Amino acid sequence: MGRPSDARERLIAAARETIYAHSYEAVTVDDLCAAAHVTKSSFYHFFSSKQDLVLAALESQWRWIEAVIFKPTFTDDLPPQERILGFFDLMLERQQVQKETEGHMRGCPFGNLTLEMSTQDELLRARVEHFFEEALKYFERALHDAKEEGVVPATLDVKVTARALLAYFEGVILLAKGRNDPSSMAALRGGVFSLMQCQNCVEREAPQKQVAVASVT
Amino acid sequence: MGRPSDARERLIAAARETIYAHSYEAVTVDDLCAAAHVTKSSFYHFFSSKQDLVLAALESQWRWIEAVIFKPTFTDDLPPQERILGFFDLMLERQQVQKETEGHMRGCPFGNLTLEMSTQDELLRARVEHFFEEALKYFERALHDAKEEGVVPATLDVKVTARALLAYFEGVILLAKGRNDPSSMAALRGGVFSLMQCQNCVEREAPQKQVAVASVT
DNA sequence: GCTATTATGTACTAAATAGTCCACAATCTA
DNA sequence: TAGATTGTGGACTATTTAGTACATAATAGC
Repeated sequence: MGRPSDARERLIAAARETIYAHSYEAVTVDDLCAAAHVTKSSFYHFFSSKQDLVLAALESQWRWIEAVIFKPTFTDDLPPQERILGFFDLMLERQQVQKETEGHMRGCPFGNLTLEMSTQDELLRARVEHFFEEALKYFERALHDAKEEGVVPATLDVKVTARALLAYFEGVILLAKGRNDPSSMAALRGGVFSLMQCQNCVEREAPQKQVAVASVT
Repeated sequence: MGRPSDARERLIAAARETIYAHSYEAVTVDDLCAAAHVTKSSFYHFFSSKQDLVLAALESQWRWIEAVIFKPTFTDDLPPQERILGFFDLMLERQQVQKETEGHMRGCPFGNLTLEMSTQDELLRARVEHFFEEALKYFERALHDAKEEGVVPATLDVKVTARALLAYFEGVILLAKGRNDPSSMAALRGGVFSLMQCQNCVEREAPQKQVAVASVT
């Protein structure tokens, strides 16, 4: 079936990396081609426009985040409240690595794109919205379990609280990015318990992992 | 002192409006000139670059928001928890008006700029950060009063909780913008009480004001 | 090895963009 | 009303940008 190529995958990887590091509008087609070591003709061979590429990159980004963040964090092995807190801590940790390696914390790729593009591109908006809905499912499941185990009030509205938690995460990351200071997120961990109305949850210490600076995107 | 002009003010107004409606990178110098009915020579007469203009526009934006949102909302006339809830409701109301008049809710101008530009422009980042700090003062004062009045626990950390609340607002608006659905914010009002750990606060109904569609920016 | 299929290099266009230049217009102050 | 001061119109440049055209290169399957 003709000449093989991984240019498509390289372009997707370049889009994820470059747009996450800068922004949608700041990155040009030429930038993406350069980052992927691909010529314009190859770009337009695989994608019809920047939007087209970014839609594919979003799918890729979500699959990656789901595999690396959500699946490991929201595991049935842990008590539900620990899953949610673990998510918070993992986000914080990744932002710290970014700050150390790049000089800037980049925040949440979906949050970034949402605020920049929701009013500009209906397709992108709808696509990102879809991944937020996917993320919510993980929170909803954890809250459902928490309810069954009695660690949160039986009256708690799972769907609403899941959204509240996701909103809180996005907001915490937003403020931290505005300071370029991921460590300022740590003080806000407790808000997770408050939003869950989890009275008995112990305010566990954040894990002080030795961060491996080299090996993370 | 020479020829008078309001081109400077028109440019600032145009920058506020246009960049809020779209994004920093999506708006060109030509766009700003056109929106302000000003030629390029006038633009560069008053400002050295787009960044320069936007820095001035940010000051203007904050002064306006402080006068129109914060000062009226965080008034000593109201119980402290009502001030914070009033802020939430006013934000929601303004987003609804935007949606009805423009077709899109625009979110928070500072939040938008933070996520788009914090990694790209250190001056802008620092400036927006400063206005977030200003906003925090209003929350801190309300929480301080709430503590004195005993509506929140005496152990509550005022500074941390103020940040948590601001983060929550930003996150709620972010998710709503991602749905282009301001009314979806309403269900998340209760999170404000949770974050304040305000046990006795009544879950008051959101005010159903008849929104005057015409007269709001 | 031949051929259909798929990918890439080079060169190109048209439009958009930031920013400059300078003559001149409008107004203030004396 | 003269002259200094300040703002504006409009044309201009150099660069960047998205997107196209087409010949040619590389491979798969036969």
